[in-house]
Amino acid sequence: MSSLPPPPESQTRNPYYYSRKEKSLGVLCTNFLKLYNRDGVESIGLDDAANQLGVERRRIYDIVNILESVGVLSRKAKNQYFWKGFGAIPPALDQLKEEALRENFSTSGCFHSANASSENHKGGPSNSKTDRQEKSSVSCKVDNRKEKSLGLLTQNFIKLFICSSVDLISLDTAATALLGDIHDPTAMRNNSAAKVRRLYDIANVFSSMNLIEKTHHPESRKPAFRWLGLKGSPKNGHATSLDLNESRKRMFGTEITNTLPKKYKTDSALDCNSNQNADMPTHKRRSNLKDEHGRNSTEQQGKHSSKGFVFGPFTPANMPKVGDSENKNARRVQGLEDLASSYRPLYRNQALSDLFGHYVEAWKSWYDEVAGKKQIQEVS
DNA sequence: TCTTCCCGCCATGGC
DNA sequence: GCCATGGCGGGAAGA
Repeated sequence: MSSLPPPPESQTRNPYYYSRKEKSLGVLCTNFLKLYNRDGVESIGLDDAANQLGVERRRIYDIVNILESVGVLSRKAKNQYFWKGFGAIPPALDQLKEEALRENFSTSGCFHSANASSENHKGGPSNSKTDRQEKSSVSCKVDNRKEKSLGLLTQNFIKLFICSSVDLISLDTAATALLGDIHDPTAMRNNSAAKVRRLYDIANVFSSMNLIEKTHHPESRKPAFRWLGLKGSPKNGHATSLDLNESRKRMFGTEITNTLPKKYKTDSALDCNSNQNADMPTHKRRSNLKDEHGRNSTEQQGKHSSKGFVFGPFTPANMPKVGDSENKNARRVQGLEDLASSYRPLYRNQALSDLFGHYVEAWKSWYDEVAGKKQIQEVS
Protein backbone atom coordinates (compact mmCIF):
# COMPACT_ATOMS: atom_id res chain seq x y z
CA MET A 1 0.00 0.00 0.00
CA SER A 2 2.94 2.29 0.04
CA SER A 3 3.30 2.66 -3.68
CA LEU A 4 0.89 3.61 -6.33
CA PRO A 5 0.59 0.92 -8.95
CA PRO A 6 -0.30 2.14 -12.37
CA PRO A 7 -4.01 1.78 -12.83
CA PRO A 8 -4.91 -1.38 -14.66
CA GLU A 9 -5.92 -0.92 -18.22
CA SER A 10 -9.42 -2.03 -17.43
CA GLN A 11 -9.57 0.78 -14.91
CA THR A 12 -8.28 3.49 -17.17
CA ARG A 13 -10.58 2.40 -19.90
CA ASN A 14 -13.56 1.68 -17.75
CA PRO A 15 -14.99 4.67 -15.95
CA TYR A 16 -17.14 2.36 -13.86
CA TYR A 17 -14.16 0.73 -12.25
CA TYR A 18 -15.08 -0.46 -8.80
CA SER A 19 -12.70 0.06 -5.93
CA ARG A 20 -13.59 -1.15 -2.51
CA LYS A 21 -11.31 1.38 -0.89
CA GLU A 22 -13.33 4.21 -2.30
CA LYS A 23 -16.36 3.00 -0.44
CA SER A 24 -14.87 2.14 2.90
CA LEU A 25 -16.60 3.14 6.08
CA GLY A 26 -13.55 5.18 7.05
CA VAL A 27 -13.73 7.21 3.87
CA LEU A 28 -17.43 7.61 4.32
CA CYS A 29 -16.88 8.81 7.86
CA THR A 30 -14.31 11.30 6.69
CA ASN A 31 -16.78 12.68 4.19
CA PHE A 32 -19.44 12.72 6.83
CA LEU A 33 -17.22 14.73 9.16
CA LYS A 34 -16.27 17.12 6.42
CA LEU A 35 -19.92 17.76 5.75
CA TYR A 36 -21.05 18.24 9.31
CA ASN A 37 -18.06 19.05 11.45
CA ARG A 38 -18.23 22.77 10.92
CA ASP A 39 -19.72 25.92 12.34
CA GLY A 40 -23.43 26.30 12.17
CA VAL A 41 -24.29 22.63 12.00
CA GLU A 42 -26.66 21.68 14.75
CA SER A 43 -28.71 18.85 13.48
CA ILE A 44 -28.26 16.12 10.96
CA GLY A 45 -30.90 14.34 8.99
CA LEU A 46 -30.10 10.80 8.08
CA ASP A 47 -31.76 11.10 4.72
CA ASP A 48 -29.89 14.28 4.04
CA ALA A 49 -26.61 12.68 5.01
CA ALA A 50 -27.29 9.67 2.85
CA ASN A 51 -28.13 11.88 -0.09
CA GLN A 52 -25.21 14.19 0.38
CA LEU A 53 -22.80 11.33 0.62
CA GLY A 54 -24.44 9.27 -2.05
CA VAL A 55 -24.80 6.16 0.07
CA GLU A 56 -27.66 4.19 1.46
CA ARG A 57 -29.02 4.91 4.89
CA ARG A 58 -27.74 1.65 6.27
CA ARG A 59 -24.19 2.95 6.09
CA ILE A 60 -25.18 6.18 7.80
CA TYR A 61 -26.56 4.17 10.69
CA ASP A 62 -23.20 2.53 11.14
CA ILE A 63 -21.45 5.88 11.23
CA VAL A 64 -23.85 7.61 13.57
CA ASN A 65 -23.93 4.67 15.94
CA ILE A 66 -20.20 4.76 16.30
CA LEU A 67 -20.01 8.54 16.52
CA GLU A 68 -22.81 8.56 19.02
CA SER A 69 -20.97 6.23 21.32
CA VAL A 70 -18.13 8.73 21.63
CA GLY A 71 -20.50 11.62 22.11
CA VAL A 72 -20.02 13.35 18.78
CA LEU A 73 -23.71 12.99 18.01
CA SER A 74 -26.83 12.35 19.95
CA ARG A 75 -30.17 11.23 18.75
CA LYS A 76 -32.83 13.90 18.63
CA ALA A 77 -35.69 12.18 16.94
CA LYS A 78 -36.45 9.77 14.20
CA ASN A 79 -34.03 10.50 11.41
CA GLN A 80 -32.59 13.42 13.32
CA TYR A 81 -29.39 13.77 15.29
CA PHE A 82 -27.83 16.60 17.23
CA TRP A 83 -24.35 17.44 16.14
CA LYS A 84 -22.26 17.91 19.28
CA GLY A 85 -18.86 17.87 17.72
CA PHE A 86 -15.46 16.64 18.75
CA GLY A 87 -15.60 18.81 21.83
CA ALA A 88 -18.04 16.30 23.28
CA ILE A 89 -15.54 13.46 23.11
CA PRO A 90 -13.56 14.20 26.31
CA PRO A 91 -16.57 14.15 28.64
CA ALA A 92 -17.89 11.06 26.87
CA LEU A 93 -14.55 9.32 27.35
CA ASP A 94 -14.43 10.38 30.99
CA GLN A 95 -17.82 8.93 31.51
CA LEU A 96 -16.88 5.70 29.80
CA LYS A 97 -13.78 5.47 31.90
CA GLU A 98 -15.71 6.04 35.07
CA GLU A 99 -18.19 3.42 34.02
CA ALA A 100 -15.48 0.97 33.12
CA LEU A 101 -13.66 1.45 36.39
CA ARG A 102 -16.87 0.73 38.22
CA GLU A 103 -17.09 -2.49 36.32
CA ASN A 104 -13.44 -3.47 36.73
CA PHE A 105 -13.10 -3.47 33.03
CA SER A 106 -9.96 -4.98 31.60
CA THR A 107 -8.71 -6.58 28.42
CA SER A 108 -8.51 -9.93 30.12
CA GLY A 109 -11.94 -9.81 31.63
CA CYS A 110 -15.30 -10.85 30.35
CA PHE A 111 -17.35 -8.00 29.04
CA HIS A 112 -20.72 -9.26 29.90
CA SER A 113 -21.31 -7.07 32.87
CA ALA A 114 -19.98 -4.11 30.98
CA ASN A 115 -22.28 -4.86 28.14
CA ALA A 116 -25.19 -4.87 30.44
CA SER A 117 -24.41 -1.77 32.38
CA SER A 118 -23.72 0.40 29.42
CA GLU A 119 -26.47 -1.04 27.43
CA ASN A 120 -28.41 2.16 27.25
CA HIS A 121 -25.71 3.71 25.17
CA LYS A 122 -28.20 5.52 23.05
CA GLY A 123 -27.59 9.17 23.59
CA GLY A 124 -24.14 8.60 24.93
CA PRO A 125 -22.78 7.01 28.07
CA SER A 126 -25.42 6.76 30.67
CA ASN A 127 -25.73 6.88 34.39
CA SER A 128 -29.15 5.42 34.68
CA LYS A 129 -29.31 3.80 38.09
CA THR A 130 -32.33 1.72 37.42
CA ASP A 131 -30.87 0.43 34.27
CA ARG A 132 -27.65 -0.56 35.88
CA GLN A 133 -29.32 -2.33 38.77
CA GLU A 134 -31.55 -4.17 36.42
CA LYS A 135 -28.80 -5.11 34.07
CA SER A 136 -26.36 -6.28 36.67
CA SER A 137 -28.87 -8.73 38.00
CA VAL A 138 -29.61 -10.20 34.64
CA SER A 139 -26.32 -9.52 32.96
CA CYS A 140 -26.28 -12.87 31.23
CA LYS A 141 -29.62 -12.40 29.68
CA VAL A 142 -30.12 -8.82 28.72
CA ASP A 143 -31.66 -8.01 25.45
CA ASN A 144 -29.47 -9.95 23.12
CA ARG A 145 -29.91 -7.58 20.26
CA LYS A 146 -28.91 -4.51 22.19
CA GLU A 147 -26.07 -6.30 23.87
CA LYS A 148 -24.57 -6.92 20.48
CA SER A 149 -25.14 -3.44 19.19
CA LEU A 150 -22.43 -1.65 17.33
CA GLY A 151 -22.62 1.29 19.71
CA LEU A 152 -22.05 -0.89 22.71
CA LEU A 153 -19.27 -2.77 21.05
CA THR A 154 -17.71 0.58 20.25
CA GLN A 155 -17.87 1.71 23.85
CA ASN A 156 -16.38 -1.54 25.07
CA PHE A 157 -13.68 -1.24 22.49
CA ILE A 158 -12.82 2.20 23.82
CA LYS A 159 -12.85 0.92 27.36
CA LEU A 160 -10.16 -1.54 26.44
CA PHE A 161 -7.84 1.38 25.86
CA ILE A 162 -8.88 3.88 28.47
CA CYS A 163 -8.83 1.32 31.25
CA SER A 164 -5.46 -0.16 30.54
CA SER A 165 -2.00 1.26 30.47
CA VAL A 166 -1.26 -0.16 27.05
CA ASP A 167 -1.99 1.87 23.98
CA LEU A 168 -1.55 -1.00 21.55
CA ILE A 169 -4.09 -3.79 21.49
CA SER A 170 -4.08 -6.51 18.91
CA LEU A 171 -7.14 -7.38 16.92
CA ASP A 172 -7.10 -10.83 18.47
CA THR A 173 -7.01 -9.46 21.98
CA ALA A 174 -9.78 -7.01 21.32
CA ALA A 175 -11.93 -9.65 19.65
CA THR A 176 -11.38 -12.13 22.45
CA ALA A 177 -12.05 -9.55 25.13
CA LEU A 178 -15.25 -8.46 23.45
CA LEU A 179 -16.63 -11.95 23.06
CA GLY A 180 -19.47 -12.80 25.33
CA ASP A 181 -18.20 -16.13 26.51
CA ILE A 182 -14.59 -16.84 25.79
CA HIS A 183 -14.88 -20.27 27.32
CA ASP A 184 -17.44 -21.48 24.86
CA PRO A 185 -15.64 -22.42 21.66
CA THR A 186 -18.81 -22.57 19.61
CA ALA A 187 -20.09 -19.23 20.80
CA MET A 188 -16.65 -17.80 20.34
CA ARG A 189 -16.34 -19.03 16.80
CA ASN A 190 -19.73 -17.72 15.84
CA ASN A 191 -19.36 -14.45 17.65
CA SER A 192 -15.84 -13.71 16.67
CA ALA A 193 -16.38 -13.74 12.95
CA ALA A 194 -19.20 -11.26 13.25
CA LYS A 195 -17.56 -9.16 15.92
CA VAL A 196 -14.28 -8.98 14.14
CA ARG A 197 -16.11 -7.54 11.17
CA ARG A 198 -17.66 -5.00 13.47
CA LEU A 199 -14.28 -4.25 14.97
CA TYR A 200 -13.03 -3.44 11.53
CA ASP A 201 -16.00 -1.12 11.05
CA ILE A 202 -15.29 0.65 14.32
CA ALA A 203 -11.57 0.81 13.65
CA ASN A 204 -12.14 2.33 10.25
CA VAL A 205 -14.32 5.05 11.65
CA PHE A 206 -12.03 5.76 14.57
CA SER A 207 -8.95 5.81 12.44
CA SER A 208 -10.60 8.29 10.12
CA MET A 209 -11.15 10.44 13.22
CA ASN A 210 -7.58 9.74 14.32
CA LEU A 211 -8.77 8.37 17.62
CA ILE A 212 -6.90 5.19 16.85
CA GLU A 213 -4.32 4.09 14.38
CA LYS A 214 -4.42 0.80 12.57
CA THR A 215 -1.05 -0.83 12.85
CA HIS A 216 0.63 -4.15 13.52
CA HIS A 217 1.99 -5.72 16.63
CA PRO A 218 5.78 -5.20 16.58
CA GLU A 219 6.51 -8.82 17.39
CA SER A 220 3.70 -10.92 16.05
CA ARG A 221 3.05 -8.60 13.10
CA LYS A 222 -0.60 -9.24 13.70
CA PRO A 223 -3.06 -6.43 13.12
CA ALA A 224 -3.40 -4.14 16.09
CA PHE A 225 -4.90 -0.82 17.08
CA ARG A 226 -3.02 2.01 18.71
CA TRP A 227 -4.96 4.45 20.82
CA LEU A 228 -4.23 8.03 19.84
CA GLY A 229 -7.10 9.44 21.77
CA LEU A 230 -7.55 13.14 21.94
CA LYS A 231 -4.05 13.93 20.86
CA GLY A 232 -5.05 12.49 17.53
CA SER A 233 -8.47 14.03 17.27
CA PRO A 234 -9.13 17.71 16.86
CA LYS A 235 -9.69 19.65 20.02
CA ASN A 236 -11.57 22.67 18.81
CA GLY A 237 -14.29 20.61 17.26
CA HIS A 238 -14.14 22.44 13.99
CA ALA A 239 -11.49 20.68 12.08
CA THR A 240 -11.35 17.01 11.40
CA SER A 241 -8.36 15.02 12.37
CA LEU A 242 -7.56 14.77 8.74
CA ASP A 243 -6.96 18.44 8.61
CA LEU A 244 -4.43 18.18 11.38
CA ASN A 245 -2.50 15.48 9.65
CA GLU A 246 -3.07 16.55 6.14
CA SER A 247 0.32 15.84 4.73
CA ARG A 248 0.79 12.57 6.56
CA LYS A 249 -2.48 10.80 6.25
CA ARG A 250 -4.58 12.54 3.72
CA MET A 251 -6.44 10.18 1.51
CA PHE A 252 -6.90 12.03 -1.70
CA GLY A 253 -9.75 11.12 -3.89
CA THR A 254 -10.87 8.07 -2.01
CA GLU A 255 -12.60 10.41 0.36
CA ILE A 256 -15.32 10.71 -2.13
CA THR A 257 -17.66 7.88 -1.63
CA ASN A 258 -18.43 5.98 -4.73
CA THR A 259 -22.03 6.15 -5.69
CA LEU A 260 -21.66 3.04 -7.76
CA PRO A 261 -23.57 0.70 -5.59
CA LYS A 262 -22.65 -2.75 -6.70
CA LYS A 263 -19.53 -4.76 -6.73
CA TYR A 264 -20.49 -6.05 -10.11
CA LYS A 265 -20.84 -2.56 -11.45
CA THR A 266 -17.76 -3.05 -13.55
CA ASP A 267 -19.57 -5.60 -15.61
CA SER A 268 -23.00 -4.18 -15.41
CA ALA A 269 -21.81 -0.81 -16.51
CA LEU A 270 -20.50 -2.29 -19.66
CA ASP A 271 -23.52 -4.33 -20.27
CA CYS A 272 -26.75 -2.81 -19.23
CA ASN A 273 -28.80 -5.66 -20.50
CA SER A 274 -30.59 -7.76 -18.02
CA ASN A 275 -28.71 -10.77 -19.29
CA GLN A 276 -25.86 -9.79 -17.05
CA ASN A 277 -27.79 -11.14 -14.12
CA ALA A 278 -27.02 -14.63 -15.20
CA ASP A 279 -23.43 -14.15 -14.08
CA MET A 280 -24.35 -12.48 -10.84
CA PRO A 281 -24.35 -14.19 -7.47
CA THR A 282 -27.82 -15.13 -6.32
CA HIS A 283 -28.13 -12.51 -3.64
CA LYS A 284 -26.94 -9.83 -5.99
CA ARG A 285 -29.51 -10.88 -8.52
CA ARG A 286 -32.07 -10.65 -5.78
CA SER A 287 -31.13 -7.10 -5.02
CA ASN A 288 -31.12 -6.30 -8.68
CA LEU A 289 -34.68 -7.45 -8.89
CA LYS A 290 -35.37 -5.00 -6.18
CA ASP A 291 -33.96 -2.29 -8.40
CA GLU A 292 -36.71 -2.82 -10.83
CA HIS A 293 -39.18 -1.92 -8.15
CA GLY A 294 -37.14 1.12 -7.34
CA ARG A 295 -37.12 0.56 -3.62
CA ASN A 296 -33.53 0.94 -2.69
CA SER A 297 -32.06 4.42 -2.89
CA THR A 298 -28.52 3.35 -3.70
CA GLU A 299 -29.72 1.04 -6.32
CA GLN A 300 -31.52 3.92 -7.88
CA GLN A 301 -28.27 5.74 -7.80
CA GLY A 302 -26.90 2.78 -9.63
CA LYS A 303 -29.13 3.68 -12.51
CA HIS A 304 -27.72 7.14 -12.38
CA SER A 305 -24.30 5.66 -12.25
CA SER A 306 -24.77 3.99 -15.51
CA LYS A 307 -25.24 7.44 -16.95
CA GLY A 308 -21.88 8.60 -15.78
CA PHE A 309 -21.39 8.82 -12.03
CA VAL A 310 -17.87 7.85 -11.45
CA PHE A 311 -15.38 8.42 -8.75
CA GLY A 312 -12.02 9.94 -8.42
CA PRO A 313 -9.22 7.84 -9.78
CA PHE A 314 -6.88 8.71 -6.92
CA THR A 315 -5.57 6.17 -4.55
CA PRO A 316 -4.30 8.21 -1.64
CA ALA A 317 -3.21 5.34 0.54
CA ASN A 318 -1.01 4.26 -2.29
CA MET A 319 0.79 7.49 -2.69
CA PRO A 320 4.37 7.01 -3.78
CA LYS A 321 6.99 7.74 -1.18
CA VAL A 322 9.32 10.68 -1.42
CA GLY A 323 12.13 8.33 -2.25
CA ASP A 324 10.52 7.07 -5.44
CA SER A 325 12.02 8.13 -8.66
CA GLU A 326 10.89 11.53 -9.69
CA ASN A 327 10.15 10.44 -13.21
CA LYS A 328 7.97 7.72 -11.92
CA ASN A 329 6.13 10.24 -9.78
CA ALA A 330 5.75 12.63 -12.61
CA ARG A 331 4.42 9.87 -14.83
CA ARG A 332 1.97 8.85 -12.19
CA VAL A 333 0.86 12.39 -11.57
CA GLN A 334 0.39 12.87 -15.24
CA GLY A 335 -1.51 9.63 -15.43
CA LEU A 336 -3.75 10.59 -12.60
CA GLU A 337 -4.38 14.01 -14.01
CA ASP A 338 -5.19 12.48 -17.35
CA LEU A 339 -7.56 10.14 -15.66
CA ALA A 340 -9.10 12.94 -13.69
CA SER A 341 -9.76 14.95 -16.78
CA SER A 342 -10.98 11.97 -18.75
CA TYR A 343 -13.24 10.63 -16.09
CA ARG A 344 -14.07 13.64 -14.04
CA PRO A 345 -16.64 12.59 -11.51
CA LEU A 346 -20.09 13.99 -11.89
CA TYR A 347 -21.04 14.35 -8.28
CA ARG A 348 -24.65 14.57 -7.56
CA ASN A 349 -24.48 17.70 -5.51
CA GLN A 350 -22.59 20.88 -5.16
CA ALA A 351 -20.99 19.95 -1.84
CA LEU A 352 -19.30 16.87 -3.24
CA SER A 353 -18.40 18.70 -6.36
CA ASP A 354 -16.69 21.36 -4.24
CA LEU A 355 -14.98 18.69 -2.23
CA PHE A 356 -13.62 17.15 -5.36
CA GLY A 357 -12.25 20.48 -6.46
CA HIS A 358 -10.68 20.87 -3.07
CA TYR A 359 -8.94 17.52 -3.34
CA VAL A 360 -7.61 18.29 -6.74
CA GLU A 361 -6.07 21.46 -5.35
CA ALA A 362 -4.81 19.65 -2.28
CA TRP A 363 -3.30 16.95 -4.44
CA LYS A 364 -1.43 19.49 -6.52
CA SER A 365 -0.10 21.38 -3.53
CA TRP A 366 0.90 18.13 -1.86
CA TYR A 367 2.76 17.02 -4.92
CA ASP A 368 4.52 20.36 -5.17
CA GLU A 369 5.53 20.03 -1.56
CA VAL A 370 6.87 16.50 -2.01
CA ALA A 371 8.65 17.39 -5.20
CA GLY A 372 10.15 20.40 -3.46
CA LYS A 373 11.47 18.27 -0.59
CA LYS A 374 12.93 15.82 -3.00
CA GLN A 375 14.85 18.58 -4.72
CA ILE A 376 16.14 19.91 -1.42
CA GLN A 377 17.32 16.45 -0.45
CA GLU A 378 19.14 16.04 -3.70
CA VAL A 379 20.82 19.44 -3.37
CA SER A 380 21.98 18.74 0.16
C1' DT B 1 -4.71 -18.42 1.12
C1' DC B 2 -5.79 -15.27 4.45
C1' DT B 3 -7.41 -10.78 5.86
C1' DT B 4 -10.37 -7.10 5.48
C1' DC B 5 -14.82 -5.31 5.27
C1' DC B 6 -18.75 -3.93 1.79
C1' DC B 7 -23.21 -4.95 1.07
C1' DG B 8 -27.86 -5.79 1.68
C1' DC B 9 -31.12 -9.24 3.74
C1' DC B 10 -34.27 -9.45 7.08
C1' DA B 11 -35.59 -9.34 12.18
C1' DT B 12 -37.15 -6.17 15.50
C1' DG B 13 -39.67 -2.54 17.43
C1' DG B 14 -42.22 1.80 17.33
C1' DC B 15 -46.01 4.22 15.52
C1' DG C 1 -49.11 -2.62 8.02
C1' DC C 2 -45.52 0.53 7.34
C1' DC C 3 -41.24 2.29 8.25
C1' DA C 4 -36.87 3.16 10.79
C1' DT C 5 -33.30 0.87 12.74
C1' DG C 6 -29.47 -2.12 12.91
C1' DG C 7 -27.63 -7.21 13.63
C1' DC C 8 -25.63 -10.25 10.92
C1' DG C 9 -22.91 -13.05 7.77
C1' DG C 10 -21.97 -14.09 2.74
C1' DG C 11 -18.72 -13.39 -0.24
C1' DA C 12 -15.64 -10.38 -2.93
C1' DA C 13 -11.55 -7.23 -3.06
C1' DG C 14 -7.12 -6.73 -1.53
C1' DA C 15 -2.67 -8.25 0.57
